[in-house]
Amino acid sequence: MPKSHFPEIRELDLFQGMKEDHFLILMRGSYVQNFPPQIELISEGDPSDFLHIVLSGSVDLFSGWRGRETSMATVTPISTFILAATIKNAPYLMSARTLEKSRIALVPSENVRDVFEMDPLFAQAIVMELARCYRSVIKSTKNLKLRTSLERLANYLLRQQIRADNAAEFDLLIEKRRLASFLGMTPENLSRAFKSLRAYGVIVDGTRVQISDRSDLERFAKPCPLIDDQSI
Amino acid sequence: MPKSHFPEIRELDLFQGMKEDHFLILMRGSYVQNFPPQIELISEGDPSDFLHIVLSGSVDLFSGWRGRETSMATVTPISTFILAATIKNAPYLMSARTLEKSRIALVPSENVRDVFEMDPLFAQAIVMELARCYRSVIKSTKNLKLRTSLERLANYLLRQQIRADNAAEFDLLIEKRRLASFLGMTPENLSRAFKSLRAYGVIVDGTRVQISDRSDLERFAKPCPLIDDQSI
DNA sequence: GAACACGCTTGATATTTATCAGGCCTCCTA
DNA sequence: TAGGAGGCCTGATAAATATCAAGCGTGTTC
Repeated sequence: MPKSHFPEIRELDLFQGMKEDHFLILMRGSYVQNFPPQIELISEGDPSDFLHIVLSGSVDLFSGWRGRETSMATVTPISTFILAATIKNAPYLMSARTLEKSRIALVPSENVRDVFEMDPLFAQAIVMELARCYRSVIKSTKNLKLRTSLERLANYLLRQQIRADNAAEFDLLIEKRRLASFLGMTPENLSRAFKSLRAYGVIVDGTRVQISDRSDLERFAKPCPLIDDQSI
Repeated sequence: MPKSHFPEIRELDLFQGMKEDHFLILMRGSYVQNFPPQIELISEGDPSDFLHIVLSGSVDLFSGWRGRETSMATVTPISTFILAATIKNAPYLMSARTLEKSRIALVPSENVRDVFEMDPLFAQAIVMELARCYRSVIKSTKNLKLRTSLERLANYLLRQQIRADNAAEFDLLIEKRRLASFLGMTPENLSRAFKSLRAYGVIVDGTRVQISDRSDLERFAKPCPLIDDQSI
């Protein structure tokens, strides 16, 4: 497939530095598809046939066990998901569903493994990406084990404020029930947690969040780079 | 340093396939040191000067926040730790301390990054190792978010039984207070959890665990490969 | 516009988990 | 051998979190 069909994919950090003919091998048999919201793209346990790349929209990674379900992460453009399963040729550990209308590129896992073996710069880029993902999950585990649900919410809001260029007011990017699941709590508990944070200047109306005094909230949340900083 | 000083290191999966002269570059400035128990080898936040390799003994990886502390993993021979921080040249996300008398090899992080860029097979091995670590942390997060502490303990015991070649009786390899922290609970709660599992044939005496009927415990624990299987 | 679905909220209650305090036992040391 | 420290256990209590059951509001559909 000619790369002009989805040129944005070439911009991915993962594909920088790799030889053009290797990139073309990678793209062989790849395709882009538009999905409506709430479509399950992959199910945990399935063999990893394709590396997925979110070009637009967003995708929820989630897992289940015995009828319970939990949201693990949200993937936004432009990033890949299930890279580790692809490389290891192992079953997916998480399921994925579109949160909104999304455009997804699908690259045959076999291509990724083939090119990974022939292109050292691609292998290096994969190392960097996997190291980033690994550290991100470690931070998330620390967040879960070291903080109460109220502290997790407070720090989540502080991180979201940074994403929103430190605006005093911003919108939640995911619905509250999913946020609750992501933070490891029930929707009811999240609702009450928002109310508790009013004591630290957090005002919530629908998806709109206003942080009247960041330093006030920080005094409670005690954010810490080794948990909250996305860039290290 | 001649490799004969610690030949076992050459057997690491991570170093298979790499060129001998690259291995020698890696070992330049490396050394092995014996540590008594309870020595803090690295502290979270420190710059990643050395890749650590546990040759004998065992090492606890842990993290803290606001006076709280949690055990993240135990590293046993022969494995590396803090590979991701080394590769990214980023600060450690976890601290490490010896659990017992341990022999640790220290390889300058800079060497690792240098050789990683010149030896494609080394880069590939690092990819495999990071993918394994990433998936292992994902499983651990699923375990934490989807299961109660009692379920986590039950599944932990089932996994330990497999490690002990399915013996009906085996010893806990870490002390209970650390096991509690690893499982995300308090020592008191762990003690009560062991008592609760008596209903499913688990008998504990000191470090000795007896599982009288594995299938009985499995009916409660509902182990699942996508969380509990170490090899996928 | 009425009816409905759905997500969110709230209150009451139950369960899970943590904290605190005390006691037991073992191991180490003076 | 007598303390003493530390890990472990137990009971009582407190805090955190989940569950259950309404109700509210908004947006959609017919």
